[in-house]
Amino acid sequence: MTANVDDDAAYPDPATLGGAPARGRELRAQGKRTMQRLLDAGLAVFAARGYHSTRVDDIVREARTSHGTFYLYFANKEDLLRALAGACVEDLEALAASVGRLGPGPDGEAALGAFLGRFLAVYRRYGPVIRAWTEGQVGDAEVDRLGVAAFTAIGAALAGHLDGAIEHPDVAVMALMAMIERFSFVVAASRVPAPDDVVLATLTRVVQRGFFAPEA
Amino acid sequence: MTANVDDDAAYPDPATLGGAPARGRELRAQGKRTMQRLLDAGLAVFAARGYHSTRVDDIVREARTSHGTFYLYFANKEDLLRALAGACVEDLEALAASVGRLGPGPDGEAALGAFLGRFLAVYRRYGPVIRAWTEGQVGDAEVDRLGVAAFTAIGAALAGHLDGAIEHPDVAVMALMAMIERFSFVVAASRVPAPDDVVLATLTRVVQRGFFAPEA
Amino acid sequence: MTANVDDDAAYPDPATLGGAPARGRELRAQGKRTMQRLLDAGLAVFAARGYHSTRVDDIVREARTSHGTFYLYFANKEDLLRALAGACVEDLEALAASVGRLGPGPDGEAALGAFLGRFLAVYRRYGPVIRAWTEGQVGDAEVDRLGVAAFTAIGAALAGHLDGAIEHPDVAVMALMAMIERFSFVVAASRVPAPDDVVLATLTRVVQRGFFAPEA
Amino acid sequence: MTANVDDDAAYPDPATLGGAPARGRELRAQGKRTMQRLLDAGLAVFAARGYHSTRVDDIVREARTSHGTFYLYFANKEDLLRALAGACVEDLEALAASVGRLGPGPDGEAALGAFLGRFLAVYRRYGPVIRAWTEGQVGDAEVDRLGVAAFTAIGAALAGHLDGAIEHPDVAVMALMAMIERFSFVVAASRVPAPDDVVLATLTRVVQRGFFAPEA
DNA sequence: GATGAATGAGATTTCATTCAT
DNA sequence: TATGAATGAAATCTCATTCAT
Repeated sequence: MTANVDDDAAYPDPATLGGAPARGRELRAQGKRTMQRLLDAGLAVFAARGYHSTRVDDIVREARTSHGTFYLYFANKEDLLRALAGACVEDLEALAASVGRLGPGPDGEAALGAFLGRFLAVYRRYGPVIRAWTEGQVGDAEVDRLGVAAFTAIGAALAGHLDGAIEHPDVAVMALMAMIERFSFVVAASRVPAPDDVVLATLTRVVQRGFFAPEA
Repeated sequence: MTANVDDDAAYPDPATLGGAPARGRELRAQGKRTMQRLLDAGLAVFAARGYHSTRVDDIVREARTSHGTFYLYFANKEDLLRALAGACVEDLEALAASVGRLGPGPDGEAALGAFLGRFLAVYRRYGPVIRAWTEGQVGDAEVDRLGVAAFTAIGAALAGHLDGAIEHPDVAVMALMAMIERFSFVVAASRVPAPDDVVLATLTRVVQRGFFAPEA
Repeated sequence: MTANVDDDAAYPDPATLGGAPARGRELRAQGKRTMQRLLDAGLAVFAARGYHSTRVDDIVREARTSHGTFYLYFANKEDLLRALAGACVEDLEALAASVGRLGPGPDGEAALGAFLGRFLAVYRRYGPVIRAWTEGQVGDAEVDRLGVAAFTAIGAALAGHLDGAIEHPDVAVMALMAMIERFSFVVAASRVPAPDDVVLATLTRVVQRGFFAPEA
Repeated sequence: MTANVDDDAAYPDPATLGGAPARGRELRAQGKRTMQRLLDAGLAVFAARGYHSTRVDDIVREARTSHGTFYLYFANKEDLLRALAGACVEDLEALAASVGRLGPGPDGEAALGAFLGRFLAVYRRYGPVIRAWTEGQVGDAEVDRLGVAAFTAIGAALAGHLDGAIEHPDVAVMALMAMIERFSFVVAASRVPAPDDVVLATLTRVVQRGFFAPEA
């Protein structure tokens, strides 16, 4: 199973990922489409304005629907975030499962590069959701739990491969995750003036040196 | 000159750092004290609740004053952030100026450790301001400009010392800044379960390996 | 086409005359009714308390609706005034177009009397709007523009008929407009202790003498 | 006694015209100067922004003094208006007393022109006060009383000379006063694009024709 | 299923007035 | 006599949520 980063990809079954109000109802084709539009719109607007500054009004305008309709599918803005977080977590867990044989040498670096590339792809899709998590200002326990679980899974997948010379792998992994997540944000926001392959190669290089290759 | 990270330290002259309304008036001792209280309260509440979730009401309650008084010194919440950003920039520029002889070897690593320690101290004081910047959701051009300037200064100070083997130092420096900034956030939020010296030593270690020491 | 001065008359299409927020949406029957209520309420309260002293709260109370609803249709009090000004201008332009053959003699005086009567009727409906204009303290360019345009149209319609012996018809017309407007205010405020027909006849008489009839 | 329209002229004795708080105290030289400054500032700001839109803050800024000082001399903004109104009334009553022999013929017209010129001068000085009266939105009984008295005096002075052919001199006088007052406003606001002598001659001409000269 | 309309609680902001120095 | 500081009531405006059609 590979991380789903296809832009057109449908979200998982709304029956599980939809917001609270929708979970209790049967959704027909039209309903599913409307829900999709709202999820997509949420992602788009969160990306543009940030989770906090986004108003329900922005979302429904983007989705070309009405306030009434929004509350037919989600209990509130947080509920929409929760649904998106669920979808994101699926991708992140697939990503964690796909971590290859990291370690010293060209093969290890190649595996690292592949992982980082996939992470960036997920970030490009779900950046605002991840940010809302990591900035920890959402205040919803369920959302937080999802985030912690996903990041713990990835952290664990990486920790096992760290260079043995590093004394505190748990701390080092947190630094590594911090770099990956934050740098992805900067890259996704197009603030790095270099082509994607250069960016990725450079990131791979310094991560390999710092965390996986033995020192001189 | 060293970075000012003393918690009790006075802010620079309110005549330059105060909010718009205060800049037009001369302030007596009492007025300066009140302004201080508001700046301190802003920092404290931004830290606790995040910039976006903070209400002016929270700030004046923390500062034990009234709404009316707040608007005597600042045009609005953003104006207060702007004043804090100005103070933060001063610290960051002092920090940039204080970067020692980074490079391979124990001396270089010691200089790096000292720098990272000072950065963390600044972050502990001005974290919420820095986050508001880097998350780029404030929407105030002046605030953005200040942030970009400060981070560029630090980035430039670091870039000169990077290991020559790194092909794209400008990109690498962005990754480095991303790690430092974001990891400081995690540490300042006490989410890293290890004592400060261990945290700092570990961060220093992996940064030294990744960016300043030659590879095996 | 005659000036619309009927108290129960509907306003023109809200799509063009409504406030900024309403212009962006399609309005159903209920929405149009609410908007009407707000326009009527605005006119009534402006008349009773004056534009400046009117609070949005007064208007929504008069219209039996809520603050939230007000801002659904108008951006603010000024925006409501703008909408009313638009409606008023329509009446004033119709009035300008309806000016008859003014001039010396009984026929001319009759035409003048008819015009003044219609002007007074418009004033009775839109007095507060016209006052807000002429007192020039609103500070909204669009409102000012509307007022100037309307008054210029009427002034031009009158200027063509002035007695040729008057040396500076453009200045004289401004004096005439000043008298008509201001006297209408006094009359509409019921400060003239005489029946309407006497008031109108007297005004017509002195205007006829001063501006349209040849001197002895 | 002639109307006082000198711009630098002192107001009458503050002991009688000052605001409520000042009336109870002895004013020394410095106090009188401060009060002058406040009265002048009030007039200037009322003229620029209108009575209603003026804040006490505007006045004290213009007068280069403080809020505290303002309330040392006046109970509130209305009290300041009242003081100005008192001064204005003195000028208007002098004006009423100075009305010459109006009537048909060149002598009458000359007397009328002189009167109108003096009225315009008073308006130029006290325009905002007069407007506050006539717009009747101040809500202070004392101020209203003063205004009514002054205008009644002038009206009475004019009424006695009206052309006998006018059937309702009381109504006609109100129309005349309306024209004079309102046209003065337009002229004082520099909205009439003609030199002062032309403006005055034109106004005199049409008033003479309409109210004082016999018809053809 | 969908939508426009309405609401009201709460946040922001203004400003006349009082107070302490 | 003068002033900067402080206050709080009231006004403006926003927006998540509910409702009627």
